[in-house]
Amino acid sequence: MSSMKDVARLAGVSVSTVSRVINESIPVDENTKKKVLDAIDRLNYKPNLLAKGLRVKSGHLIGFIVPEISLHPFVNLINSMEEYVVRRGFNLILGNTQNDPNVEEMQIDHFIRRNVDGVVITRVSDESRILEIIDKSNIPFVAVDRELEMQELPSVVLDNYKAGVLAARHLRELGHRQFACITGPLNIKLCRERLNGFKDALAEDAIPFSRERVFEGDFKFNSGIKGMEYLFHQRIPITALWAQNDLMAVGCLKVLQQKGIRVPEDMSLMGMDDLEIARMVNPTLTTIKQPFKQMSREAVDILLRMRSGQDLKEKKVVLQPQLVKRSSTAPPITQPVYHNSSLDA
Amino acid sequence: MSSMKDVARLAGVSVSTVSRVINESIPVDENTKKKVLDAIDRLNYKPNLLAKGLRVKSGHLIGFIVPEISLHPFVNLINSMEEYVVRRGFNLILGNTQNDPNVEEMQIDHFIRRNVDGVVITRVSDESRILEIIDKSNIPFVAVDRELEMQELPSVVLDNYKAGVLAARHLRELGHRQFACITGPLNIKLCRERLNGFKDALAEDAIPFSRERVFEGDFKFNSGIKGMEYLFHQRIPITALWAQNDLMAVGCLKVLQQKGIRVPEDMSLMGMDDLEIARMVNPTLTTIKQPFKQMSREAVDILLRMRSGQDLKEKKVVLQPQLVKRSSTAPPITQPVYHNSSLDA
DNA sequence: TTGTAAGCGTTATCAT
DNA sequence: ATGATAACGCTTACAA
Repeated sequence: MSSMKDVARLAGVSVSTVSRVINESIPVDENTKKKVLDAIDRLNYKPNLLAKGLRVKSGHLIGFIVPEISLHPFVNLINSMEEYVVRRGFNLILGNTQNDPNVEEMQIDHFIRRNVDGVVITRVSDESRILEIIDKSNIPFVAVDRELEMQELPSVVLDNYKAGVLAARHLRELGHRQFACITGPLNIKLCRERLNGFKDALAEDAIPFSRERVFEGDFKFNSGIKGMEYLFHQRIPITALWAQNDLMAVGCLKVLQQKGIRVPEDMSLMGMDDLEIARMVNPTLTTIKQPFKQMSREAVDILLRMRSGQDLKEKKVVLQPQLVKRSSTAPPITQPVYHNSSLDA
Repeated sequence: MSSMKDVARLAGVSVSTVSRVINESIPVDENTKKKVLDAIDRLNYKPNLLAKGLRVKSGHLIGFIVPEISLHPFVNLINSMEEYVVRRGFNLILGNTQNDPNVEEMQIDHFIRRNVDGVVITRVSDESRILEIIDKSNIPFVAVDRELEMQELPSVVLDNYKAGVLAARHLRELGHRQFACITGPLNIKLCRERLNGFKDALAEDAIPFSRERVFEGDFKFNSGIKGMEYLFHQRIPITALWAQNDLMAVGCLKVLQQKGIRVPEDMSLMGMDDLEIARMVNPTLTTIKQPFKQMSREAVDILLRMRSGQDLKEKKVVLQPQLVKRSSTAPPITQPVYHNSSLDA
């Protein structure tokens, strides 16, 4: 790898001149400029990013902290985040915490030591500790997907309450009166909000919705299965079910199909996220779409705006969910599904 | 952020001493060591990785070039790659090429300028050009998943021929005699190898397998659908079908279910990869598992070994696929499924 | 065992 | 408009 020194020598100028033509920081005589450009070309010179980063205290790097990589919706976020980050001339560096606070701290540490220009973080485990770290480092942080409960860290989140409302209304308008909901972990605020939106929208229509109609899952496929089985055991009449993400909805679907309960004829089913899988299953899944691309764009924008010292218009940007109608929901045409005796066995 | 200088000052020693206790490069007096450690602790000092990387010409970074992020199997590879890379004390930097040779080149360039310690690359688009880049940079490269056709670049790949054999044998042993296969893009070597393995294993048993029993897909869900519809139109009797990845298999499944063809009773269906989705669909998918974790481990190992100047035992490590039996395959119990007239409409 | 100083490849300040 | 030079934060001969 050739360095600026090599270029300077070949062009017969000083390194500062080379630096100037590269960064266009200060006007340079057209003639010498040409010589330099020529030398750069011939040597196929590319500025070293570590040296530059060291000097200007910017690694031209955006860090992204995720609790898991291959899990949805993080894959989607990583994907769009990368796209948008490089479009802005940076690189994305990934930090998987595996839901371990210590790993999380370590990853953030690594980022800082690389002079990252900002980090977008999703799912902070031990809030206070992380916030402390964030505070003493003076690099920009933005929370995405899950906002912090305690603090006014800049964040971009979905209107999760609205998501619940959309789900409930859609089902209600179809004519359903007997609902259930499988949630994510209820210690996560966004899950409670989704549930609240769901409940409130039912209440608008004076539809009763009791505690035993809620199953607390963990956003994974298996808890869709667990939740569905729980609901059967409760012997609660249900014609419409909302799972707070697509993965769990697919879990429900599987149980329903195994029991020979038809979707949507016997039971309407909704998910949330609009993952690719929602279009792959049979029937295709009605769901609530999250605007992942837009979330990434906003997050990166906020970071870069903070970095350049600009004030943020809003510390918290909240994006709107969107109903996507597919074939897993329909008006109720049969009696509600009660307990299926095969389960007692 | 405090620097080594701060630590040195606080501990009353020189920076070199600090460096020594940190890197344990040269023995340091127990007493001064303690003082240094103390100062480090009090200042919460962490070495800057850019400075270090600049000096020792190692960014403590492994680059990973992928053609797409959220697509399988790259998600899986990214996941395990990240895990293994940080375990070895490095960070993973991601480069998404979006299947664009220019972007690919640009990403590699960025990596090099960051003094990456190595890059693992999957799916090289314009071979000759990339190889040139690799050649003149003297950083280690390893190809994963897809090997290069022309060159002896170190690579870790699956025994794809074997995968085809495993699929065919499993189906054959179940008693099937009438097969079809939906492949990935046949300009990709690995797809041809899978197909060859499949064919050869059928030939062992003198089972005829003609050209029209093959549909060339593109590894995406939709081409599973396309492939299945193609096969129906061909009016070829089939009782067993192998799709060269799970995504396409799920596409097939969807068409089959829509047509009321039962899996596995009327048709046995196999995929490949063993993605999570294989366990999520109904029936669960029999598939050929790829050892993603092991691939990542091997790739990173090779990189690190090359970096430290060690010779590689083999330039090419090939890993074994594994049959995973689930519920989408069974002995043929009915007449082969012919053309379904609903399709002509 | 410890310190001094040069150097990694940049950018930025100050002269010229 | 251009060139020396110091500095970014670290490692590593070389001296002491």
